[in-house]
Amino acid sequence: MTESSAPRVVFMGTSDFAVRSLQALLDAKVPVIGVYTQPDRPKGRGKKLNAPPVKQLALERDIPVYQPNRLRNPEAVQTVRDLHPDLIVVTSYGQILPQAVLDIPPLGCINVHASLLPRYRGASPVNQALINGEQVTGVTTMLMDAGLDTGAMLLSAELKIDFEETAGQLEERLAQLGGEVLIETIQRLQRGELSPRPQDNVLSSYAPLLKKEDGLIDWRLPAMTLHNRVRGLDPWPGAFTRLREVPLKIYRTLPVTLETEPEGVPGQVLSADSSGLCILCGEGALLVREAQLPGRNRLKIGDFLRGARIAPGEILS
RNA sequence: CGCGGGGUGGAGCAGUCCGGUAGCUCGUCGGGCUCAUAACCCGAAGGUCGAAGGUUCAAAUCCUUCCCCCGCAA
Repeated sequence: MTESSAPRVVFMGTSDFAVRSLQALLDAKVPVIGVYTQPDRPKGRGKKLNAPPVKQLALERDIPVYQPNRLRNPEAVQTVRDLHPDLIVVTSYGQILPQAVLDIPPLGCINVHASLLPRYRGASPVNQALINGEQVTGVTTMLMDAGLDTGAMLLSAELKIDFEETAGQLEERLAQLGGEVLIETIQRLQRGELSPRPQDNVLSSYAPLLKKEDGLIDWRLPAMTLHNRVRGLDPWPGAFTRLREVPLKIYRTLPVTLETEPEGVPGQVLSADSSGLCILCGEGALLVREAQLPGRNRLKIGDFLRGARIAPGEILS
């Protein structure tokens, strides 16, 4: 894109996912005249104030950064207006854009969302798609309206999900794809090639923000369900069970089909060796290949067992 | 000053409260057994116990400071 034809863009985003879209804009030489991101917040172990990833990239590129606590505030809205953007690009920003902001750019506000809309609207589309055992997902760009991820769709692209893929890995791939689709969306929108398609609300679903408790494993569920859950919550918030009264995080599972009906209760350890910790589920068994105790590192199961000494028969809850 | 756990041969851990020979399960190397093996038996190498200072006849262990890792919380 040339300087003269490219729209002046204000970017709004916060997470690592958003960074890839910002990066794509910069790589495509789209003039980004301002970046909005969430305020620095106390994060991590100390109480250290941490800058969002998007802010870090913006600062490197000498792009003005704005971090209003509430974009709804009239003065924050006015600040956006004063930038006179042709287009606003939003992705995982963390704040709802008020109508007053949506109305500012003549070309509208484009959102990059990590799902095939209208499915998985909301905060955790990647995790939820995996938890539900989807085999295909994707990214969608849309023209934003006042609703939550309800705007008319512009472009989308699909991605096949690997059976062992984790949310972290999938999100990384979707972020990359999102950047590409974003650029194509902007280019074709400018040429008038795109006609927004309204979402069919009947087909829509919603992926709410994940909570820590969502990670608790219920061993009475089928192994396949748990496998999808474990990878859908990896790396955050992580799936966990309890071993001898302490939380035990589990990662990297595989569902196992049992030939014979085993004796025991769900959560019982059937076998424990370097190939994995095989746990009886409501249906089938789950082979756990990585585990982590509080205060300890995440370990491959062989290493883990050397210290933890788990024998068949032990019960996880 | 958010709360808490941890750093011990290559890996994962015990030992620390109550100072006194560096331990366990593995891995590695050598040998043995075996048709064979990731199995089994015998043996060996490999450690400034995160760093610095202090207390002590003596410190992995007690005191002080610092560095790094992780769980909770977000």
